[in-house]
Amino acid sequence: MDTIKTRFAPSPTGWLHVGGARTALFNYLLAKLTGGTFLLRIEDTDRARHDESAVEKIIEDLRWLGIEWDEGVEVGGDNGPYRQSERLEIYTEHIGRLLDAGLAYYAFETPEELDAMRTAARAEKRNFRYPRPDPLPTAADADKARAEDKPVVVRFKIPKRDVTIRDEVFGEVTVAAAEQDDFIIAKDDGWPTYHLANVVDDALMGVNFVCRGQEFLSQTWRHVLLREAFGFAEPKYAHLPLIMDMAGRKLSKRDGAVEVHAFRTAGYLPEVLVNFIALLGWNPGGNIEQLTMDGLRDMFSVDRIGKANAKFDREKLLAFNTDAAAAADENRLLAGFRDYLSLNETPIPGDDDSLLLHLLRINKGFRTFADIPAKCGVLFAADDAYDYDEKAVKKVLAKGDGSGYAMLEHLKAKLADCEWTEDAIQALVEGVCAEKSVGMGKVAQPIRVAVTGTTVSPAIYDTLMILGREKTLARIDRCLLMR
RNA sequence: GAUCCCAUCGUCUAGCCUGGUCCAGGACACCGGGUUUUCAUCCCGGCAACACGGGUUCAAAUCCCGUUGGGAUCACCA
Repeated sequence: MDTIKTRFAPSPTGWLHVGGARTALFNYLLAKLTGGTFLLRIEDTDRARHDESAVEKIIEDLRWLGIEWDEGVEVGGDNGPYRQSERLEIYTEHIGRLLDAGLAYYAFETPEELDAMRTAARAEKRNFRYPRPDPLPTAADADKARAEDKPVVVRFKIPKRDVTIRDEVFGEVTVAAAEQDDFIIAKDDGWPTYHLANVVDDALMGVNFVCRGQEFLSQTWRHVLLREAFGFAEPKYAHLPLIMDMAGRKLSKRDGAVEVHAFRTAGYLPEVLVNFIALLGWNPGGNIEQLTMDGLRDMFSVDRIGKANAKFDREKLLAFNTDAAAAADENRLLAGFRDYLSLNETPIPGDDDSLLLHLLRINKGFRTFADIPAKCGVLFAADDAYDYDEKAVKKVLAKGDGSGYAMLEHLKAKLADCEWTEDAIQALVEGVCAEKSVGMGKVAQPIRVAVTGTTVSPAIYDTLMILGREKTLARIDRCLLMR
């Protein structure tokens, strides 16, 4: 076949959803597989739900993920405009063509009337199918209806025959003629419905491979029929199994972040998210799991897309991120960390690369970037602005006869005239261990609790080095005063 | 409700098309143990699945039928 041209055609309603991200990714991969073209089109024909800022958000998210399009919004191309809101004349012309050819007709029911018809059908245990009037309303009827302030829509006149879709993933799927009805292609406000706009644009833009969520599979017959009516060539279809939450329900916001942007804000690496969503419904076979975008471009293939719905396992995503962060080089991590800090309010100064690099090094083993401020943020707070965790104080300092406090006093004196280098502090701490014949925990923990208020922080030498002598001593004093 | 789709460890899945190499492999999670000054990391070990019922066959996770379960669609939303 010709080179593949795919598209991602989101409706701008908010940040990019992980499901949408996967659709975009697969389309991108499909195109790249054969040196084809990947196109980005915005489907904003619904003025009511339109959210202008969402276009920016989706673009930002796609770019963050590293999914670049060759044609479409912002990058341009020969088949624009790439926003459906700017293509009204094209749709109007196409709808007119069907009307003229007797392949579509006007209808005047109000939504309430349609609702009533559906309810009635249901009451009679009948499936509702829009009853095609005979004779069909004419243009004059439409004018009259408009004059009477009645809604005017255009419905497609289906040919009433079975439609078989050849899907690259699901195989042949047939929709019987009896299951179809004359669906709306132009709304009362003159704008086309999704089905019409989508089919017209795909054809005009040369899209020859349609890859999208499975929820569209049972509606694809409309597209097939529409294309036929216009004389457009059929594209290949590949429908993707759905992404569900851990309970097997449709992935929704209530069980956590579902937006790409939320994962970005939470401190995940984009290549990890890409790797993870690629594995939702697809896999390279064998035991390979960790894949870069380049690896995906090499290994992706339609025939390895599965049919069963996938569940979005956040735990596994976290594990992926942990592994990737451990394997990534420092520059990559630095860029990611800076991005994370720019999106979040933390006490960590985001403009000092050497500090950031240092934090990255001493926090090796972190799971997401969010772990770093969680563990080190307190080191950048004011000396009197952090809280002491009651349990930590009790366990490490106050327990028994207060030996923790005694240790702290002892350490404070030594720290006061210790040379402030990692080696010196280490020697000091180890010296105290030997002197008192106790383990590291007995020495390091009292300091940690004193200077951070918690039992958790980077290695004690690293912690004290970041703090510096002055702040360390000030914090120990504050802690001692609270005894 | 109607129509269509799907079905391997708790989860993502490999294997299924081209039956035997699978008393089903990997990863995450979980459990146990170890390393580590704390947390995280890391290391070792373990638990755990072919939805059910019928066929076909010398042989079925793999092929066929049915049942059950889950999902999607039936909008002037996309």
